[in-house]
Amino acid sequence: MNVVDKDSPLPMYYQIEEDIKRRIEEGSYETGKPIPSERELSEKYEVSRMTVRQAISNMVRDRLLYREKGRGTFVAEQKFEQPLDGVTSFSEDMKRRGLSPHNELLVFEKMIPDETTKDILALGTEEVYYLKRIRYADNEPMAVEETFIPVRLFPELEEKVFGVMSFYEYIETKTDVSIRSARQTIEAGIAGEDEAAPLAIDEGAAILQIERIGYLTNGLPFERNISTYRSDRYKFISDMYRN
Amino acid sequence: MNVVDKDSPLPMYYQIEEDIKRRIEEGSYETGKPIPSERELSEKYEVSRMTVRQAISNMVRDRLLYREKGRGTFVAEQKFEQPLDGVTSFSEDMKRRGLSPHNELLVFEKMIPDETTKDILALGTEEVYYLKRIRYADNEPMAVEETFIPVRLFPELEEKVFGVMSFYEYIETKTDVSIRSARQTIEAGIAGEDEAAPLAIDEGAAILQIERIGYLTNGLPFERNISTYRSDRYKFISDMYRN
DNA sequence: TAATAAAATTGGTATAGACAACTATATGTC
DNA sequence: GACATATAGTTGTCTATACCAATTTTATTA
Repeated sequence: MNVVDKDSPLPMYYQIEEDIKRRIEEGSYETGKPIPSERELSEKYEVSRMTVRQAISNMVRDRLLYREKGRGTFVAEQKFEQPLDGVTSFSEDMKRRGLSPHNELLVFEKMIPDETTKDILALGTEEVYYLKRIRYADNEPMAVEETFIPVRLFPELEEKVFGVMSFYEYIETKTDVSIRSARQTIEAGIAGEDEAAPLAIDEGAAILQIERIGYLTNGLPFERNISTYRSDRYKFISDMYRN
Repeated sequence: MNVVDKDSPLPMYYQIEEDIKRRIEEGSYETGKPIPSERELSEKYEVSRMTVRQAISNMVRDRLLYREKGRGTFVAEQKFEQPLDGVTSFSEDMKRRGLSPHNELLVFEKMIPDETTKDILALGTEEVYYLKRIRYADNEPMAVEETFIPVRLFPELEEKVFGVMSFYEYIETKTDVSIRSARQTIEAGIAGEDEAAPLAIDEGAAILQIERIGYLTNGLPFERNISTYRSDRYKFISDMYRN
């Protein structure tokens, strides 16, 4: 079995993960049934049992496998083809739904934030970037979005970034910080004049209002995002797991 | 340092986790700052470095710590006192918000499901329990809820269960299956006659409609739940993490 | 003083082995 | 046939060691 290459720069446990995933996909490891025991796998891949365990542990963490002491390790049902359980930007969300996102940037400026935003982002007297955008999917207006971002965290941020890439993509590729989590609050509302016009819906129609506060790995909040979606075109979908 | 007991039935890595958590809580390990290195900890607890690594790996998985190669292991900001990132029943959700839930059971019967429910729950010609309930929090109506549960999965289910405990609690204590995950779809709507009356709101008011499909560990769907919340009293809040 | 090189420190990967706890199967006994 | 018992197989826990890769700190050099 030459599936793992000891001289590869990729760690062996990673190569083993990929091989097990492949076998699950092609059906040689069936859902609900046990995969070979750790000892068998360590012989097959010619690595120590602990290395096999590391591969399996990662896959258990990702819920592809589950272990039962004394019985074996089993393939979990692959329920969610595309996982919908993470923090995503509007652009990423739309792409995942098979739609093409684009923006109309109404406002981009530095400003002193209001009290609420100041509290949420844990700011003193600092400035924030303020963006107001209309979000489109396949050229149909989908949401109106306001975003507040502390200037201190991204002093180099420029308007043109928001044309060419997702803000989240910018953070993860152009800066040395990374996104950890977000808290989202979702409520229903009725469209007033301010919402109806940009979304091309009637006043009195149902709208979905989502406030997201995003946090970096170091725990600092990096954005407050308030989005208003038209409810005839958008449903919020998410996968959750029992703790 | 006698914090870990080698003769305890609790594994040592678990005892070490608890000790590190305690130190984080009491402040001797500060958020954003590094904890002692793995080698130092292995000397301190008098265990091998791999055992310390297992403790730390679990805490990294649970997002209490994060590692940076060459720099150290750091205490993550404790953003979310009470995690809001799991699948919860209405009762659990309300208790977490500090409210007292109770039910008014309008309908409890066995029936042949409609086509949509049949597809979602992957049923043949089987029956489902059908429940319709008004959900109260602190004696105020909060939501109208319909639930479909395959009879085959819980043949012993009785009406009185829904008075005394959460359905999820029933599953986890009285049966040998366990809950794994759920997919939730959230949208905004306008209250019609059917919703306005039981929720004591006006027709035309905003409502939040949540459909939840719950899955067991073995991958089988065990419930379809359609809830209509009054939007003046209820916001859906959830924590999510970046994948 | 500033740039560079070397050393020390840290987490990342991997080995080989040991015993414990648990499950399923085969075996023997009544 | 029913029931206890041994046995083999599985994951769970832990050790002691080794080397690698990334980063920080210290020492050296220009």
